Amino acid sequence: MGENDRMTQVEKAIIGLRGLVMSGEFDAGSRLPEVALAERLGVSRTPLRQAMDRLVSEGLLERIESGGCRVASFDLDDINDAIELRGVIEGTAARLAAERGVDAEVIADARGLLARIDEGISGPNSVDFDLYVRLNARFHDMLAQMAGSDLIRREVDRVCRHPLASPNAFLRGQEIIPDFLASLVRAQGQHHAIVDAIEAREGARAEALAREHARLARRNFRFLRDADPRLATRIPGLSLVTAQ
Amino acid sequence: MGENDRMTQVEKAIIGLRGLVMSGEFDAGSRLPEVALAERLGVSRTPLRQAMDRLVSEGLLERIESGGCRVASFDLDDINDAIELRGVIEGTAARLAAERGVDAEVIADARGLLARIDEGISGPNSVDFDLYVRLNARFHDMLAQMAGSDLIRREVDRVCRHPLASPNAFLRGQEIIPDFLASLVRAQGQHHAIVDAIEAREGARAEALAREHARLARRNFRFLRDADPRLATRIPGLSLVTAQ
DNA sequence: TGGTAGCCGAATGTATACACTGACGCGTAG
DNA sequence: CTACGCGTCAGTGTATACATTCGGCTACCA
Repeated sequence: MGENDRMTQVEKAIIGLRGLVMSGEFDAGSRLPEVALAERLGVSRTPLRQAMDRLVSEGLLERIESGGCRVASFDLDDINDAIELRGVIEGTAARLAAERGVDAEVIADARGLLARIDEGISGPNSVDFDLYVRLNARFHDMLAQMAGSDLIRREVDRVCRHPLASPNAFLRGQEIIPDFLASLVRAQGQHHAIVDAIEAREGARAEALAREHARLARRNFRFLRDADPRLATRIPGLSLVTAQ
Repeated sequence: MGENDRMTQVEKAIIGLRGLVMSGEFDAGSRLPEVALAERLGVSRTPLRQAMDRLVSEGLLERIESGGCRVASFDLDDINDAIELRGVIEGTAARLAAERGVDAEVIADARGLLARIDEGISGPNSVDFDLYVRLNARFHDMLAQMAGSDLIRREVDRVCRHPLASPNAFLRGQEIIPDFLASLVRAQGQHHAIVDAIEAREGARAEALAREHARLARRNFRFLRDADPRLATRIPGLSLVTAQ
């Protein structure tokens, strides 16, 4: 990986540790040993501890009073709250974008992006899943910026990074769900509606739509959870979910 | 300071650095020298850098691409956005509390707290300002917990810690405003209404009230800004505000 | 005289060494 | 046999030492 050279040790530790925790390498609630982890990630303890601070603020780890960190565990309520929060924050971004207005060019960009998603999911019968995931993430990024506020953009990014509430969380693996394509179509319909509302300066509608849009994540999660227990070890983050 | 013994070096650095920055010791946009700061705060560079990470995530500092941190600067839009965000988050806490319901005991506690505030501001003619500030903070803490979600509570705490959007930000110094007491009375009226709405399970109303309640901070800030430029050096955080 | 290249210094990012606290185990006494 | 106390040690929190990079200054050339 050539771009590893430009990656600082802290980023390396953040990405590596996040990947390890999400993959279920450590049981939920287990304490993370710093020295062993540092060696495993190929960094020293200093950047590793910075990475741990970061993951604590993301909610993926919890600090232990007596020292150190443990892997967080989530129940259904936690996930629903995180999804609710994302809906609220993205809803605010959409509302502010509508109220404050955005350049026609930005609207056009968003429409272009949505057109590409339309193509992707209305193909013959095989959906380019990775493409959808990538474009979906980009759409939510665009939404974050449309309010024209750095603070709002940062906050949207934050809640979208939440391991169990990101727009693409639990999207991989959905292939097994029968009407999974219908779910994508529905989500995409909401994307269009949100952009419409922003363009029409309908703040309340944009906010409500974005909130409801986040709710799809609940369905996705429940489907996946009920589908097959064996998936828990294959879907990133699913191993951190406790049985209510 | 007896409890300084139990305070970790990182907390010491966080509190000290936050105080230094808020006091206007450093100009907005100026780079923070680590070695000098560490010596001044009586800690080593390691906990100081952790504190800087924390203040970056709080928005008080900004990371510089080439390395190090600088003091953030805020214009009116930044402050309005931060206040808006707090209103949205606190509004969500209020709405969820109403929708999910809270124990009668908690409602009673909140009422008791509000009664103490009522006493404080309806006294003869002198208002116990520090008392109001403290009880106001406690009320917002209680609100954060009422949703019954750790995630929501943490997020409310986060946005309330934002230097320029906290419920008590720019409250000190308001004594000079003629109808400042009227402003407190109005805020207190909203406190009561929020609790009423939560008790009555009126989620939408609770949310709207909490949002509007945050808007009072805008007025407070504008009053203070227009009042007397000399105050800038005495009100914590005001020195970080640029002239639009 | 202005601009550029190269070097030097300072300050950050990282690694490592040290200190101290909390936990586990072993031994002894009741 | 159990319970309490002490000692050891693993592991975190903190300090310091090292390396690397960025910025600034000077000197030289056009």
